[in-house]
Amino acid sequence: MKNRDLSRILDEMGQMLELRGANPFKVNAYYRASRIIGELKEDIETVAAEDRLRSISGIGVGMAQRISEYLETGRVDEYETLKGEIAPGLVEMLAIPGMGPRTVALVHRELGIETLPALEEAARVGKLRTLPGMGEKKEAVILRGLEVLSRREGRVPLGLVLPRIDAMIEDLEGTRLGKRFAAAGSVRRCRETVGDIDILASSTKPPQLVQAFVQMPWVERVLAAGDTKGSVLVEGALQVDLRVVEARSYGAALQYFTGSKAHNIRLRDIAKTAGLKVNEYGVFRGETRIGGRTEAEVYRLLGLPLVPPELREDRGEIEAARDDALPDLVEVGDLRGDLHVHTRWSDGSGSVAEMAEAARRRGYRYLAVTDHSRSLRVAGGLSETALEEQLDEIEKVNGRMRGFRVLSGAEVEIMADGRLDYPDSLLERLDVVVAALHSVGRGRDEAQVTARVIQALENPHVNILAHPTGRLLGSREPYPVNLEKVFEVARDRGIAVEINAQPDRLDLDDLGCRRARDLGVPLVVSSDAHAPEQLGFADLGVSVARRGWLAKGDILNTLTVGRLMKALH
DNA sequence: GCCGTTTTCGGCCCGACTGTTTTCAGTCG
Repeated sequence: MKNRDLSRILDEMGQMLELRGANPFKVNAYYRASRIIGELKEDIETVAAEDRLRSISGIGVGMAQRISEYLETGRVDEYETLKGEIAPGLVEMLAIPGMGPRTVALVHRELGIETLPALEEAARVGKLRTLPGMGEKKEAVILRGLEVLSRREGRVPLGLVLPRIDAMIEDLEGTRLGKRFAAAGSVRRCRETVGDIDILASSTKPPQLVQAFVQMPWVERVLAAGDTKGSVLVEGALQVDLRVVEARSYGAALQYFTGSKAHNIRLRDIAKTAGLKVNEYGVFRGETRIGGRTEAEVYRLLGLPLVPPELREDRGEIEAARDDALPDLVEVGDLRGDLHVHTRWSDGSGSVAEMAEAARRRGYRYLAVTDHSRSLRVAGGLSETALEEQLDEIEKVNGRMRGFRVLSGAEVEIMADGRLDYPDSLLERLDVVVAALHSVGRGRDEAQVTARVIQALENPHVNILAHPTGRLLGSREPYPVNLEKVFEVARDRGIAVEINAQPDRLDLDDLGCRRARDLGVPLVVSSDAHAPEQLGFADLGVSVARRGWLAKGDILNTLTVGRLMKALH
């Protein structure tokens, strides 16, 4: 897949053109094309080979030519030319909060600054303030920006920030200066990682609420504090923005600040065509406000049904909404069980009974206990004998529970040769066999890893493929594996692919879900819980499924246990 | 650079905040 490479090249071209002061709309066309290709479900090479590049909205003559050039020659001439003319340090400077293309061009042109250290030095000795339009404060902003940049860890997994957001909102509610509060932005869209946190509030005293916000004990630094908006950094250099509006604008503001930017641009375009204007204060015809109290009203005035936040990425949801063809997305309450959890038999912290009881409290009707197999020693993998003993315990627990079933299972290692870590004679006694790859040897290429996974899927006892790419957010790239081929085998053999809901996995991801669904692969949402309270991770998995346009019918663990077993076997 | 059942040319989302300003440019989301 060259999608990522191309996406990066076009993004860099956009940045370099921006530094050159190119037409902003042209610059935006590059950013847009970069995003579209980065999110493309298909292999760009396939699309190009079938001469379908131009059918992608946002890819015109120029972009198609550059894409073809890259696929044919491995390089884009214009990109190489730009790189030869623009110092790489200038592109890096664009990432500094407070530094935009104009400022970067200015310091380069007037002072010959081309690197981050040179920029820092010039700011420290007070050289920047000599430039037109710059002063002492701007120097401080840049020094601060440099520091933030060096501290910033990048995007944080959604699952890790959600509890912190809840706590922050609780503190804001405690001030009694606002009525309604909600997280907006990528948090509300449930993106797998978030770069900052947007909180929206309705209030009759906006400036007071902003002041209270920037004085919260968890605020490390105040970036901005106006009448209706405040920006702060909290621990870990995470930025939190608060926007405050009147109650009558709450829906419009929630819509606006939920984004995504690309989705909103499309909406405004529709509004404009209809002779309306949409902003964070409402929907307007001329000067007259015609709505904005609720989000549904905003969409309705544009002739659209309410688009679920998880879909607002300009990935076809606008068209689907227009055609009244939005998917009926799966909901957390649709799950009837969990098919991948661990107990203290391996590396979990709860007993079989404790996990089952926690599952029942969540409203589930079944739970598959899938401890690690013998080879995964670091995780306390079960020997054959231990697994047989566990089967006895599961039977006992089942004997005590009414209206709930504990399914026997195992998360079985896929060995280097593609065989599974237990003999078939043992696997066939289990209700649920989850096949998993935990490490691929150094230097394995895509063909090798793909063959290994497919070999495992050929085993007649496998029901589910766990965390299919092995990626760990922020720490491990996906294995080199051809998902397309894996999906085809899974579909043909009726094997479900897992959406692993561990906050740092979320594997499959949203785009993978959508591709799997298109190909007809059954899916499951699994918490991979290692403790009773971790069953709740499944909520995150449902968010991923929703972002992947999945309906209840696409997810097997929304079925009753009887139907589930039929579907799995 | 992209796009078009009003357009193949002339548009392209829109407002808050800051800093350096005498009315606005740059940045951000």
